[in-house]
Amino acid sequence: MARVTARDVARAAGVSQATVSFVLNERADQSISEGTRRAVLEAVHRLGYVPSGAARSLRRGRSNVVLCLIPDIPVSQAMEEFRRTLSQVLGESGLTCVFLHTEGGMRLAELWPHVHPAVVLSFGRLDDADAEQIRRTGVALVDDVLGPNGVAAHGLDQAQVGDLQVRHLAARGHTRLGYGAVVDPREDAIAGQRLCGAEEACRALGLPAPVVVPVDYTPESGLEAVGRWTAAGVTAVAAFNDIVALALLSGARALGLDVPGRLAVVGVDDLPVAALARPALTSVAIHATVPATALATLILAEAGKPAPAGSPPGPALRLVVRGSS
Amino acid sequence: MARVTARDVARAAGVSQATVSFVLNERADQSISEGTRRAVLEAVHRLGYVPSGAARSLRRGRSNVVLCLIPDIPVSQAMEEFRRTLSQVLGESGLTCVFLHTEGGMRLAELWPHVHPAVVLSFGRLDDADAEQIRRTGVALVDDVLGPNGVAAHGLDQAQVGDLQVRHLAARGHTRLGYGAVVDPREDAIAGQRLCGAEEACRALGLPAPVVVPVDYTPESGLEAVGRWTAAGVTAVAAFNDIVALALLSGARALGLDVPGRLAVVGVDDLPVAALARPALTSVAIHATVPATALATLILAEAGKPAPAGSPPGPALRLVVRGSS
DNA sequence: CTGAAAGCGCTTACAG
DNA sequence: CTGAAAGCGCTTACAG
Repeated sequence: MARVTARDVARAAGVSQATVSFVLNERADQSISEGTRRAVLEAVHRLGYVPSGAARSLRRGRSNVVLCLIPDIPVSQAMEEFRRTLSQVLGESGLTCVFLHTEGGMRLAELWPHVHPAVVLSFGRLDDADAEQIRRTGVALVDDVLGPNGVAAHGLDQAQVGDLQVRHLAARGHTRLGYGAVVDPREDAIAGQRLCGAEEACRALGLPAPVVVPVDYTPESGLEAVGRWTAAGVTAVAAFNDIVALALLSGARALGLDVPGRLAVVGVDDLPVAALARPALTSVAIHATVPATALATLILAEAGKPAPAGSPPGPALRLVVRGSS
Repeated sequence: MARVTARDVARAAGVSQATVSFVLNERADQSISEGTRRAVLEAVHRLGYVPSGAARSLRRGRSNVVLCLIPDIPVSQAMEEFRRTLSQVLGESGLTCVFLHTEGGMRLAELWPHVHPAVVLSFGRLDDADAEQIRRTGVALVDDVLGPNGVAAHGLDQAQVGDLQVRHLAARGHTRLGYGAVVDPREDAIAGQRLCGAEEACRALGLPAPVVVPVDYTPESGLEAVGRWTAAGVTAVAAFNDIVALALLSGARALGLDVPGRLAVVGVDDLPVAALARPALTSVAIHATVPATALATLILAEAGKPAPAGSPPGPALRLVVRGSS
């Protein structure tokens, strides 16, 4: 069966193809009578007409696709929530959010001109050359979404995570703090910011800088880290995330060190397992819908679309206090 | 700056536009001299020419996009690995793998004709009406990728997961088994298959059917489930995934029940936290690259492309035995 | 191999 | 409002 085109709709509605286009694009500069409008929409519905994205993109020189470039970053519930919210908010404004995994030798320069995206959204940091090339063709680019620069605009400063952890521990009376950093280099973009936030908070509170120890997700690593902190007189640790925190709990258990009596621990992400640990893990929960909505609003502005009617987002972070601190 | 087109390349290389197209599409039915071929490729490179996806799609009536429809399923490392592998293998064969989140009122009927995909890949189960409509236009459709039907073709039968768990516990001498099912309805597609595999394995081994108890990710739920199993004489439990398993460990701990002495537990996913639990959790690790590569091969066949040169994938599942069983 | 041309389905000036 | 037409950039018969 042949594809239904605007021509077919025009014929069925007894109008010209131009009128169909005007109605479908809701062009304010054309005066279309209500009757005509309804006839067109009725024909569209009856025939099951869907405009060809390819033809429209070709003609306009630009699609309604938001091309989201995802580097090799670890999965997380927060990131997934971020993507879904972004998809939904942009989708409601007529932009199709498309995710592309960019590792594995994909050449960016060969990709984006092929797609004619309305906006390119890079979760990682783009090559300067790539970024320059994209901008030069007038395609809106939001670079380094997860990085420290675009941060304020997106409603979630990862530094706030570290800040929140440190202030919580300080409020509990701890003065000598540790920071459980992560080894995985794929986390670097976010990890650096969280640590900065923790260090800055210590400074602001007049505490010595936290003793930073890298931890991977093994019991041995947790054990070693806890040993180093106790030797340094550290009584409380902010961990990069819940898994690091759980490795620390494992280490403390192996050393027979009471948590939170001898060592308090606070994680990030509030994973389901946080509540299952012993002691249950205090954690910073991230509501990714907040920065995602903020970012979507920014993108809509870049694309020249009206802002979404979204409800006002609440706070992006929430401290969930449990037994480990 | 205006876009570089095939016309520009033709002029620069001193050939016709048709020749440019022939060279770029490597058409075997045209005899192109090596010199001409090189001249064209050189001009392409020099001008930074990238074919317009929109124009090509419009002309061909079909793009090189594989439209992957993702319903609201929980994140997991395995699923992420699945997506990345799929993207990479298909990408190497010239298909662009694009992921779309389909919850939130997105109307599928309005989407796919817009995109002109080469293949539609639905991770969830499609409406019969939608599926029929897609197939009718001749667009290749792989439906219900995560479901039980397409399974064999994709190299990973989720039932094997349950089977592996049960056989491991039986080999440890357990005869009265429990199954820790999950409450989250978003897991239903996969959960049903794993449970079936466990039940089938029990049958094959001549054991009574496992006592199925639903568990959510809370300590209370784990506690209650363990209580019910001990009352029923169950000595070993296969859990839907590691989080359920950790909830069970938490319940056993609360009841003072020795693991694995009084209750053996085996999870699925081999999350990093599995090794951090106490006792460390036995788990089934899933290598999603295996089914992803199989699926990619299937898609390439549907799209009429040659199979990838990929290395032969190993086994999709591996049992990681730790202290909990 | 070349060159000229059609046509994919749309949007958009343009003359009426 | 309508109708006829151009043109986005490509692929593909077609005649040479």
